[in-house]
Amino acid sequence: MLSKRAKYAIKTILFLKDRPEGKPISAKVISENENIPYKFLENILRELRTHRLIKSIRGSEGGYVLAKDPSEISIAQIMRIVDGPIALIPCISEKFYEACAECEDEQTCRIRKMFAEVRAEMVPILERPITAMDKEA
Amino acid sequence: MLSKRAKYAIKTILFLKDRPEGKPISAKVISENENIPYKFLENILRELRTHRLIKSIRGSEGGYVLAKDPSEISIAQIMRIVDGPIALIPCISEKFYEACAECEDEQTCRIRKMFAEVRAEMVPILERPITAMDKEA
DNA sequence: TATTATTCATACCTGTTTGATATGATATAT
DNA sequence: ATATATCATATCAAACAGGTATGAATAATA
Repeated sequence: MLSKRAKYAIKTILFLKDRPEGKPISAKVISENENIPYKFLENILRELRTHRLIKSIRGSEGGYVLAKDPSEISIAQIMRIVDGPIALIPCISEKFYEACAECEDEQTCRIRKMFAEVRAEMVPILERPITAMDKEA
Repeated sequence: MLSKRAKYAIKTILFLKDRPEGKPISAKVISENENIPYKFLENILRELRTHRLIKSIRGSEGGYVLAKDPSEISIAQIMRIVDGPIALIPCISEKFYEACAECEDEQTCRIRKMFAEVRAEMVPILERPITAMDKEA
C-alpha cells in the first residue's frame, strides 16, 4: 500500500502542476488546500526538493515550483523518493537493491524469477508521466 | 514491498506444489528446507488453511497439502490472505475497501482515478496462476 | 532596519505493524 | 503410551509510520 507520504507527495505535485509557472506556492497554501498536516508536508517538500522534483524559493513571498516539466514526472519517481523501492522484493530492485537474508543462490531463486517478471511489467505502469495519468475519464 | 509473511507463504505454496500429491508435508520439513522460522511458519500455514489454500492433516505423519490445483493459485490470492489489499490505495480496493480520511469527494478524486487505472493494470499481473509464473527462463 | 513570511534542519514522540517466540492443548499413527 | 504433528492464543522487541516541536536562516517589504 501507498504510504501517506507518497499520497501527499503526489497530491503536492499535482497541485503545483495546476498553478501557473513562476509564481511560487507556499507550504501553507498547499497544506490548507490539500488537507496535509503542515509540518509533515514540510518534510515531504524537502525530500522532493533534494531529489530535484521541485525547486524552493526562500524568504517572504517564497514557496515551491516544479523543477521540471510535469510530462517528465511519474508516480514511480515520486514513490521512489518518499517510499523507496517499487519492486516487491529488494533483490530485484534496481535503485534499492538488497540481498535477501535467507536466500542461498540468487541466480536460481524461483521467487526472485517470478518477481523479476512482475516488476518488469509493473514498472512501466508506474513510470508513465503524470500528465498522461491525470486526466478526465 | 512484499512482507516476509507473503514471501514465506509463496515459498511454502511452491514447495507444496513440487511434492507428490497425497503425502502431507510437515511444517518442520518446510521450515528447514525453506529457511522459515518454525513457529512463524505455523502461523502462516494456519492462515493459508483457514482461507482454503492448503489442507492440513493432524497428528503423527500429518502435515499439509495444497487444497486446490496449483493452476488455480495466484500470487494475488496469497498476498491478499497474508498481507491484505493489493491496491495501492484503500479507496479502490475491491476486497478491502476503505474510505480515505481526508478525501472529500471520492467520485472526483484525481488520485483515486489515477490509482484505479494503476490497479486495473496491476491486478491481472498478480492474478496469473503460479504455474504460469514459476518456470524456467 | 525591524518585521513578517517563509524555507531549512534536526530531533523527537507515539501508536501500529512486523517478524518472531512461548506455552500449552489437541489429535493420530504406531 | 508415546512420539509426532497440528492448533490456538498470547506475548514481545524492533522497526516503521505519521506527525510534532523547536529553532535557525533567508529575503521581501513596511
